[in-house]
Amino acid sequence: MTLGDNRTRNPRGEGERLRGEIVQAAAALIAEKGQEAVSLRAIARRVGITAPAIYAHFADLDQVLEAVVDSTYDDLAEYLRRGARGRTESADRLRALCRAYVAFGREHPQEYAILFSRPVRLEPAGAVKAIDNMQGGEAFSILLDAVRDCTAVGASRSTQPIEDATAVWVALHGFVGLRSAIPDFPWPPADALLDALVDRLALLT
Amino acid sequence: MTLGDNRTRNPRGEGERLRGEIVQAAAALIAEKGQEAVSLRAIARRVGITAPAIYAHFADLDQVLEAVVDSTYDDLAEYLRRGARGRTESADRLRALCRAYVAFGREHPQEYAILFSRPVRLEPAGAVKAIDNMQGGEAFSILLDAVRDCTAVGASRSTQPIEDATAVWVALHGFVGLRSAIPDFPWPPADALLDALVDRLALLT
DNA sequence: TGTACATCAGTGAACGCGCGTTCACTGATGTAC
DNA sequence: TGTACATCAGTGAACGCGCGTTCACTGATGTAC
Repeated sequence: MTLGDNRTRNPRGEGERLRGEIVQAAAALIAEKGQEAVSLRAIARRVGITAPAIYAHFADLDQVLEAVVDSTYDDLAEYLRRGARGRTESADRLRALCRAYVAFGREHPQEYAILFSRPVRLEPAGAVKAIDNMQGGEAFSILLDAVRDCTAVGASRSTQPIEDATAVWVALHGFVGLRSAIPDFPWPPADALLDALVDRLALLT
Repeated sequence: MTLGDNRTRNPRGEGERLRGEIVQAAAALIAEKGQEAVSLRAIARRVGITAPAIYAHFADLDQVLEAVVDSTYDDLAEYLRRGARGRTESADRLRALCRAYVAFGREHPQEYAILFSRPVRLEPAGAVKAIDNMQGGEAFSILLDAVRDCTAVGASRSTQPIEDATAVWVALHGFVGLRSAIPDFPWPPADALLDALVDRLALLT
């Protein structure tokens, strides 16, 4: 294994560092070449280790992807926070959050896609979770709080913030997904469409 | 090749029949096991032929998937037509179409997913197409006509039917996608959410 | 009416590839005595 | 203070697998003479 080999073996007790490098490498592969390009061997090549070394940190490829998803949800939440920073007026803040959400999807289409493209479970089976325990719960909570603020100051007529925040999320997700899946569609101007979605679904006044 | 072998070789001049069988087999694999399960060899096994025989009809796997997508869009359009059949009142008809769209997505999650999960083109490059020439253009047109009908009879306040039909489509797509991607989410009742999306985005009165 | 032949609808063997996973191992480094 | 040893952080070879793709081929059948 001499592949440019900038890497030096981690000192004792710090083997955990490799875990982070593996997740980063997987995320970078997804961003650059899409989910199909990710394999244990491809990750190992990128990190500068051999494939079996990954087993010390993850049981299989799927667990690596799970970690990438967690990290990407964190990135998304941070993106939303930055997008709304400095916005004090409630409706303005909500719109800024939505623009940030869509911007994240456009700027990181492959990372965004992996958040929602894990294998479809055909058996529902799993119990419904509380929002806070969910992957993506933080991002959704940011959106929900913004909708609640709008109702509190009378900027929204919403009487069911959770339902309406969900409606907004659904629309944002659809916007991001359709836009990158069908770029050939004669899309109306993005800002106008986005404003219509948010204003109407969050019942802004 | 003796795999139960119900198949008999097509008579001369009818080799084209195999084309249809290949597309059907690929669609069935997607429906049952998801997109990852599709390969030229898997398709061939299912049809009861050998893999190289596929090359007489398709240049590669991607062209087979393209044909599956076309066929699935046709199914979706048919689903919409059936869902709206007999609905004469405009708003009622639009809502029925939207319910049918969502039902298609729920009942055929893997087929629905493949419509929009083709590799993300990183270079936009392609020219924007007219709606009628697009994949999925028929399904979208059905939706658009229903929105137009609503405005014509005063059931909608929309002044921009294309933009508003697009907004509805975006929301429906997001609904289908998120629901199957995150079944654990504490979803509000599906009907109420769907009605809110349609009524608000299509500006129904 | 009979037969040679071209064509059609595939077959079957073979290739090289990247993959996940196993296994025995190595060599540096901290620690107990 | 020196040294044996355990542990840690990986390596490297090997396996079997399914895949896409190529190539020469086969055998039934319609057609020209």
